[in-house]
Amino acid sequence: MADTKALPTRAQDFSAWYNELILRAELADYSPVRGCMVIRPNGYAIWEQMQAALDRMFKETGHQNAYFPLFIPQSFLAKEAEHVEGFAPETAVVTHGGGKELEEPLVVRPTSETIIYAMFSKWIQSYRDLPLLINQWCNVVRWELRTRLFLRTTEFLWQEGHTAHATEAEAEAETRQMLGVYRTFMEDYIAMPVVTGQKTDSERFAGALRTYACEGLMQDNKALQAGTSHNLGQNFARAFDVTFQTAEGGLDHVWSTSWGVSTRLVGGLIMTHGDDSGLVCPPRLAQYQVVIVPIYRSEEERGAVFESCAALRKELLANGIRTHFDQREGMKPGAKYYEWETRGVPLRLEIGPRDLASGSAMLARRTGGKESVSRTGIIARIRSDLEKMQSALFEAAKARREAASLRGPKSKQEFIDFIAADGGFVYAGFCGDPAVETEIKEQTKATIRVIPDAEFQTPDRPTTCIWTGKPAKYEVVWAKAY
RNA sequence: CGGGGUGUGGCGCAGUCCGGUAGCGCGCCUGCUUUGGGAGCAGGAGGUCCCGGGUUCGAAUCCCGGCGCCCCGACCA
Repeated sequence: MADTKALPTRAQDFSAWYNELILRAELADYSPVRGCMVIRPNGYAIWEQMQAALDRMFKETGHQNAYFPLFIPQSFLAKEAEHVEGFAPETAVVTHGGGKELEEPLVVRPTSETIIYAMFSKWIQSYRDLPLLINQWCNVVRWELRTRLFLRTTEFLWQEGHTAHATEAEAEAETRQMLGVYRTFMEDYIAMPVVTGQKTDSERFAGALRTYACEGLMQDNKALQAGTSHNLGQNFARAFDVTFQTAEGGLDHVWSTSWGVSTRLVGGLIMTHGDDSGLVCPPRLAQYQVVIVPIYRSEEERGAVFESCAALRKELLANGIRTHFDQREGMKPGAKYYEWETRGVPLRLEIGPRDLASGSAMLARRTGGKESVSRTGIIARIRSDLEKMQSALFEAAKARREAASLRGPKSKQEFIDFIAADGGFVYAGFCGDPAVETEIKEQTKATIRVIPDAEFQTPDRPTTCIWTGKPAKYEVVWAKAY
């Protein structure tokens, strides 16, 4: 553990707080390779929990997992014009293999559309082969100029779904469905409220018809794009010649989609719930939901306490509660409390001689509060506390986001002032002119996060553009973003 | 790529101005005493001072040239 005892506070320096928290909680570490990170067991465990939940949701919606190669022939990337323009500058390219220069350089995948559609063109012949619903869990590489642990690393882990459909309507429905799956996951598991909606052209995925996204608001009031879902239209199908015979006997290009979330979500979890003591992990994604800390003086006490703790751990595990019994000796209970708090464990049970005598345990919540609870019925109590904490974290995050949202600024100046004062989301009318979008970004550093979906729109829709005063094409959400 | 900072035991740093052969805190190991909110004492292990040149009797320290990393911006999940 680090020598200094207190973490920098969020108010002092959010960025330093974030980096230091990750190192102290041993979620990740800097690697010998610039821009890359090592995900340590405590951080990887969170990712594994995320994967398990998402994977189940993907399968419930009919998708199958597959795996495509890390290397993509460089020429593949060039087949879709917008795509190559968007990704070529940030690819890593392998030029040598086995000591010889390769005839054609291989790109380390920044995303797998190209190689996947090359394969889809072989697999799809008929409308009977559709829809084709594929997902893969893998790593990708994007040569980013500036990196941050979990939020933007040169190599990152993610899942990318790729589907092919017979009609435009089906592709659009799939794109929307997966955006919804992401939203459900972010709300129900990460306890991170998000605003969903469509991206403007400037933030649309390279090669997509339309891009939809989930946008979270972090504690420093900066937005985090947490997941995207793209309707690719027939763009990639045309580039890779993915055609199928229709029921009527004609030939058509498939309509496809792609969607992804990454290890960035771990960063979103940290910045949504972490406090000045360290990580606060939502119970449903915690590696350990409960940690048991034994307290004793003599050898006799130690024996009895350990026996009791071990039995309790077994009981909790048997009831599906992820539990760790901290058996380390020579470390005082207080030191263990601080450590598990830094790591974000939701509940802590302290068991000592007094508790054995009274048939109880001290139950401490990561979000505050500590009391003695009877061993009888402790399972139900813990289950209930975990559920309450899960929903309380979501409600608190949602309240924080709403408090940091400004709907319908009365003037351009109010908009500017709000963003400059570290405001959060601003809902305002926009004329739709890309040049205005660019100008606002240059002057305020805020960007359009999304054109919000109906449920997020302001009931009293703005009619004029906040910047130009011209008629508003639609309401958009502005914020500074990661 | 621009601006700023920084490279010295595992980690955090002092020492650099003014050259004399490396020190502090934490961590680690051993032992004893401890254990209900970050334990104490005693003993101990561990360093090519980022790299390469140069000056000098002598360089962590001065000179020249590289490199790494972090932070802030432009690009992005």
